[in-house]
Amino acid sequence: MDAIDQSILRALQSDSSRSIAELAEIVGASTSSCHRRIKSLESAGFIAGYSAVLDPQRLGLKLHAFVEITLESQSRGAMESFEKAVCGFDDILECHLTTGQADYILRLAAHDLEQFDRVHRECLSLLPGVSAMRSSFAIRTIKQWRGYPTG
Amino acid sequence: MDAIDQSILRALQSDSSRSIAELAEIVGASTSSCHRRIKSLESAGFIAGYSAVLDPQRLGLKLHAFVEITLESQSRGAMESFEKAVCGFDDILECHLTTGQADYILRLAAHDLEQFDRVHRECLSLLPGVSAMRSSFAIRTIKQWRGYPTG
DNA sequence: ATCGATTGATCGATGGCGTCCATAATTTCC
DNA sequence: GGAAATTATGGACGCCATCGATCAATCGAT
Repeated sequence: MDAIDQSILRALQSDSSRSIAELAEIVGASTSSCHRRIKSLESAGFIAGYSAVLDPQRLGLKLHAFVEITLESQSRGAMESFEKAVCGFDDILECHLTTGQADYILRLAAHDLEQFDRVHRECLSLLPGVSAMRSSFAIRTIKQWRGYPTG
Repeated sequence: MDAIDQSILRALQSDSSRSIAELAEIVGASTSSCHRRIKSLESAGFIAGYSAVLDPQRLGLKLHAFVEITLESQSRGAMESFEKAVCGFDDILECHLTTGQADYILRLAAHDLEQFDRVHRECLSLLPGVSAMRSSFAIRTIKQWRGYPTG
């Protein structure tokens, strides 16, 4: 994991459709060296995979929401059934068990308020064992997630 | 945007390294049709790009944090200088202006508590105009973000 | 029935990917 | 310090996937 590897990771995070030749020029290495480094970064597990980045706006997902959820009970059973239910809903993009006020933080995407209301009724309100729920909508994205810092 | 396009988007979100032939088989279309559809999804803006998915654990980023921030003033100037400062820090992965209790929600990644403390001192505490800050750490990820729902 | 759009098959050309080998650099051991 | 061993590097080449184009067939709507 030297500077060139980090540079490769950074470049691949921002655009993985580049050819190895382009990449090699960017990071300042030969194509074969670059190729080998990529393969070893893959097999070492630094690169988990490759993915297309979709535009949520273009998909009509104009509403992003964060929901903090507190459970009535932190018993193992309550948590497990809550988590299982969460995983079953496609509209819940993300879910983390957290420290702090709430127990869980969810992240949702929806087309509009109307659909969010539907998600709320058909999904959030069906989650078991919830005692409190606090939603925040994203009004504007200041900084978009575009990969992890590489060091 | 029919069922096949949605299927292509889903497949490309989960793994964009597949060949067109593989993809065509998955979605049940011919290679040429699949190729055409991908190109048109790209030029229509549904696909914003392609990216390597890194493993944060493997990069040593074992700590994920959500930070809610309330500003002292919601004046235009205060918000602009806050947002500008946020964009300058690599450790802040994401930042959204939100409705609800707080004004902003940030998302951070760090190697460990020690580094988070450093980020806290050298980054969070330098953000201008902050009146309150509430951090939550992700203890465990229940559901990992792996792309948007397509339909 | 007709027109337009989409499909699937095929082909050719380009260019990227992966492998090879010889060389250079680094480490290891005496 | 020097030689051997191991590893990393860079250039070259063959194979294959991608890409754009073409064309007949099919589907769908008016």
